[in-house]
Formats: sequence, C-alpha cells, structure tokens
Amino acid sequence: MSVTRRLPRYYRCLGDLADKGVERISSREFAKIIGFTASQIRQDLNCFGGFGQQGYGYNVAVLQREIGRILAVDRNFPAILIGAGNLGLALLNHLRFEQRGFELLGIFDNNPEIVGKTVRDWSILDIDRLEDFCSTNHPIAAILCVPDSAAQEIADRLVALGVKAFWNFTHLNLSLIYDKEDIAVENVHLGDSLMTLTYLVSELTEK
Amino acid sequence: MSVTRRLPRYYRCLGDLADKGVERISSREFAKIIGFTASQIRQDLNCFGGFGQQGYGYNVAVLQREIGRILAVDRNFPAILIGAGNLGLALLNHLRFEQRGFELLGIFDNNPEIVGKTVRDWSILDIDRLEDFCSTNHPIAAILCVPDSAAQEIADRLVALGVKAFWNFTHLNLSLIYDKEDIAVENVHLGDSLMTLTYLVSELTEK
DNA sequence: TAGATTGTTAATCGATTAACAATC
DNA sequence: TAGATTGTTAATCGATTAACAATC
Repeated sequence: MSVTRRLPRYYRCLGDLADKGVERISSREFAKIIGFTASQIRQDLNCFGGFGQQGYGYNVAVLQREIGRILAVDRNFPAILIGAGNLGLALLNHLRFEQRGFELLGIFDNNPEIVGKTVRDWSILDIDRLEDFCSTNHPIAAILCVPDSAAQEIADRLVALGVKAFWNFTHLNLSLIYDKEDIAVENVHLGDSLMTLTYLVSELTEK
Repeated sequence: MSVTRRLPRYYRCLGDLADKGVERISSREFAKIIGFTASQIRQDLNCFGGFGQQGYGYNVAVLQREIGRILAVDRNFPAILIGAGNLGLALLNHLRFEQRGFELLGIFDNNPEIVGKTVRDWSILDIDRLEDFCSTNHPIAAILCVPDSAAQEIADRLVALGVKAFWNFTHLNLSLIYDKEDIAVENVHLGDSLMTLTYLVSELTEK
C-alpha cells in the first residue's frame, strides 16, 4: 500500500484524537491506535516534511492540519454527481464533500420522475443539460453512480467536457481506459469488496 | 496488494469476457484487458492450481468457475443487514448478495418509521429483535450501515451473538478492535476513498 | 514437428521494519 | 543534563517482474 492511501486514515484518526482532547502523540502511541508500526508512521510523515519534534512527538492539531493540506481537503474543487439513485443519495447524505475538498455543483439523472426534485440544497437536473451546465460551471470531478450500461457513454461525455477526475462506483474499469490521459480515477468496486469478505468468511469456516 | 484482492477482479473480468463470447484467453491478452502483467496473472493463478494449458491459454468459463469456487461465491453464508438508510438500501438494490456467496436473512433498523416496511423481499425488523432473531437464524456475517455513534455497540452485540464477519461501512476501525478474535472484517471507508481522489485532483491541478 | 503459452524458478524492485544518531 | 522520541539510514521482507524450461 502506498503512503497516499494511508494519509486519509491518519487524517481521520487525528480527528478522533482531537475530538477526545488529545494534544500530542508519539509515533508509538499513534501506532497502537491506528494499527501501523511506529516506524512506518515516522517514515510516512517524513515523506512530506518534519512535523514532529524529538523528545515530544507530534502535535495532533498541527499534524492533522498539515495532512489535510497535503490531501487538499481545504480546497473547493468543483464536482458533480451523476445518478441520483439510492447510491448517489447515500453518498450525498453520508459524506460532507465540502470537508473533503470538493464543492458539489449539481446532481444529474435521466429519470424524469426525479428530475426537478430537490435533495438537500441541490435540485436534480436532467442529464441532457450536462453539456450546457458543464460549459458554464466547469466541474473538474464527477461522481459516477450510474448503471454500468450507461457508464462508458457518460464518462466519455464528461471527459470531452473537461472533467479530469472520477469517483467511480460503476463496474467499468475507468483507470485503464483513460490510462494515458491526465485523468484521475478512484474506483470503488463494492462487489469486489463484498467478494473479498466472502473469501474471508470461507476461510473462517474451513478452519 | 495481495492475490486475494485481485481475485474478485479476475472473476469480474472473466464474466465480462464470457458475456462477450470469448472462450479462451492467454495471460498476455488477459493482462491487456485487466491491467496487470501477464507474469502476475500466471503467478496468481498458480497459487491455487494449474488452470491453464501450455500452448493454449486459459478457458474463460473454467477459470471463472474455479475462481468463483476459491472466492466461495457459490456458497450461501447467512448474513444480515443493519441500518436501512440510503446506504443500506443502495447496497440492497445494487448488489446481488446471492451471487456473491451470501444469503440475506434480514434487515434491521431502529427507526420506528421504517420498521415493518418491506424492501424487495425483506421486511425491516426492529433492532430490538436482533438477539431473538440471531439466536434462531445464526447469521455469520453482518453488513454494518449504521451511524458511527451506534457502530461499536451494535458490533459488540453482534459478536456476542456469534457473528464472525463484518462488511463495515462505519468509520470505526473494527479490524483493529477484533484483531485477536477470529473475526473477518472488510472495511469500506468511503470518506478515505474520496480523500484519495482529492489528493489526486490536487496533484493534477498543480502540474 | 513447430509454435504458443503455461508453470515455475530466479532476479528485481519497492515497501516495511529495525536501528540508532541527532536533538528537543 | 537525562530521557524521550524523532528523522533517517540500513536491513529485511514480500511482492512483482523477467526468464525460460516444460509441455500442450
């Protein structure tokens, strides 16, 4: 696993510590809480700069702020959500995008029954307005919660419209398709994740 | 990344190939499609047995079936879903649990407004009936879609009731907590995933 | 038989851990 | 100053890739 995949976990755990009122933490104590080795924590943090102090450890608030800066969660990258089904709505309700570096500009769907409805602060726009909307608002990221069958077409349209990053919940392997272009892709393959659990369960029961 | 994390992807891609009517595939062709090296594919598959044939390659249907067996997707591990909010419903609607080795026995929630309602084939049960239900039906796996604040209490109750595996969508770090016990945990930290994308986007824009 | 492609071993690479000198 | 703990280098480990003999 690479450092950058561990950064969000550091950030999250530091938030928990701050909530508990912890002010400073050593790599040793942190290791116990987060489940990495102290060595790895120090190694990781040093990739980005010396945030600690010999003999003292790390200041929780400072470290969280620094990691937040590295992750760019203090930014406001314009983003759109495509697909306002259960999954899209679940993401809207469970996550604070604005606390994770994104500003959600709009929600799109092709279902006439829900187009026009309002979710939180956003009204659901017709997918036909995508070109129109994007040429005005220039979102850089898109959250893809569409059915697999529509994924390729929508993704192509979005790339043509200048979208540079995808949070991809479809089965489509976007990272492969846009390999050569400067497109960032974070795939969330829930089915794969579930099958990993299946495998773990079968291992348990075989013992 | 370990072999077992790649197995679901093999399985998925083989399904796609089968759908397209592809009957046989060499590690070289497969590599191009799936985005791993041919060497890795051969190495991976050989961990579990010789599924290929020299000079021919791999039979798509056979290989998929074998990987399916390794992953245990043909099993029917009894499972329950806790939390019928947007996320829980999204999972119910997006995934075929029965095609991934699980049989969903019941759905639980604590919200009186939705308890008793029916989703697909299942009616939503009151969380108070958890002990009752589990001592009769003995689920081995639980899908945790509850708010973070309730996660620890629910997880403890489930472990006490004999649940051995969690598909965990809460912020809680279950794998750490049940480290020593024989509990399988697959965490899906959507927030972490989104932050990984934030980082990628910030890298893009810095260029 | 010749060509193709696996299975498998050996070489390489990168990531993790251990160790310790620097320093607060 | 002494104790603690980082920053950083070196050692270890595991995973990935390359190579090729086996064989269909």
